[in-house]
Amino acid sequence: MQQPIETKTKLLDVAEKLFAEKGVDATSLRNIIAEARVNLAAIHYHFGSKNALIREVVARRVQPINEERLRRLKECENNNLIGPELLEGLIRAFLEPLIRVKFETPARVQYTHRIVMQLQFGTGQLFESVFHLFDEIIKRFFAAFKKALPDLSQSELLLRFRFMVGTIHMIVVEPPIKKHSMFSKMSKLQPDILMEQIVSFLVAGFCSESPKLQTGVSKK
Amino acid sequence: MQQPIETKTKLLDVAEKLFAEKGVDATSLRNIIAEARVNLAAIHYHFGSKNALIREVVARRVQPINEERLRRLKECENNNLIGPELLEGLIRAFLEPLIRVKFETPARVQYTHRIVMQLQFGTGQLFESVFHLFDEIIKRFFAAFKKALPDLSQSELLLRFRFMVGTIHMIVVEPPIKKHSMFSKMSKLQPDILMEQIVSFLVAGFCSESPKLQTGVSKK
DNA sequence: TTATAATTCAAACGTATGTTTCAATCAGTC
DNA sequence: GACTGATTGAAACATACGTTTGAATTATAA
Repeated sequence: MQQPIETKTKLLDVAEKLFAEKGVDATSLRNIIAEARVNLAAIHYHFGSKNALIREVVARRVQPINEERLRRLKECENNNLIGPELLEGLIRAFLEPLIRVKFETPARVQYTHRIVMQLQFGTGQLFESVFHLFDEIIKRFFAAFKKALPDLSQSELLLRFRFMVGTIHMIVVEPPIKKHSMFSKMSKLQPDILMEQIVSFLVAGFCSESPKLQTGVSKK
Repeated sequence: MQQPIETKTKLLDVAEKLFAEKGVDATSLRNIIAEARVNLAAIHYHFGSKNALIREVVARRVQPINEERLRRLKECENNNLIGPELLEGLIRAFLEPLIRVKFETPARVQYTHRIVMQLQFGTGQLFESVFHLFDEIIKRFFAAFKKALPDLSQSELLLRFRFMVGTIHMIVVEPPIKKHSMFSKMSKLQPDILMEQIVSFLVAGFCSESPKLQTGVSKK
């Protein structure tokens, strides 16, 4: 009757939505199969376990974005930019694939990002099995940032790179509190405007003078 | 034998630790009472429910920090600073109470922050009951930032304020992945060095020129 | 010491969870 | 049309959960 693929896709779609809305832990397999209108055993047949389902839900969205990021990174490197222009290019290469997908399919990206955040700040167990999806991206981009900002120490750059990731989190994930003005929806903003705002903020931050007391990691 | 307070405090301490390490949802009341070496009913006797316990765990840590923030904010306002100096003062008033506590009692702050993040990115249900802890702080600081940066539009400032919050998340919460260099422990850094790095990054970001295509929210 | 309240205890409540089982049904091939 | 493997179905598995109960124990004070 239904194609076999439909069940699997339907499960991924519904799981993605419920994981994000109710929380990964708070979403039971029975919640998922009820909304997907399939049998309970289908989950274990197609994925093997709840954890495997979580992994597939995330990987399905993250991989295409990261492929695009790598493509854009190589584009940057081929253009032989230097200094601030390279920096801005790198930031755009890292951000735009994400932002673009966010505005094409707002729910999906937000869902995935929210799930990743849950894993990151939750158990740490499951997160490790998802983290490898970002492994190469982080390494490659960090190396590129190093070339763009050769005067920053390793630890300084590490810190600022991390600041960037934190900033991105706040854009992609819609807040659960609607009332508060501070948490008004990002999706109301036009993507290009939002993009320019972030880039402006981050470029300035990355280029800011490093404070007097250098060194970074010293003291042991 | 034991003072009655000890049980309640012990429960808060253990719950705080386990919620952060294993995740709020993944931590059962039986996990808590086992490590706290008290009876299962003690939780409902002292707190009423698991959700009430979660709320008290968070409130215990957040309230003192926010009181200190407000104190520092008033100090700023009394000094009649303007422009960039006011901005930097505000950022410090917002950050330093948190950073200081983090380095005095690293585990505690990280735990709490991690729990808040779980609530924020999880259900959204529980988060609402915890969010009011930050309500006044956000309102007051946002108004102050507005005075420091009068040329920014409301939506621009909102965005940058949010960027700041995202940046802070990345400092306070230790990552679950130890291996990766990018996620090396923040606590290895001296607090004052870390503080200067953040301030430098954020001041520059806040002061960055606003991109060409102004307006912010338009298009409907 | 005795009355009173606060606290702890062991046990059970009902419900929900992820997973497994195995028969029933489907699709495609000879 | 019958055989084969892939998929679905209904039911049960064992376990864990948050919560409640009521008796036992402790502390407080008259």
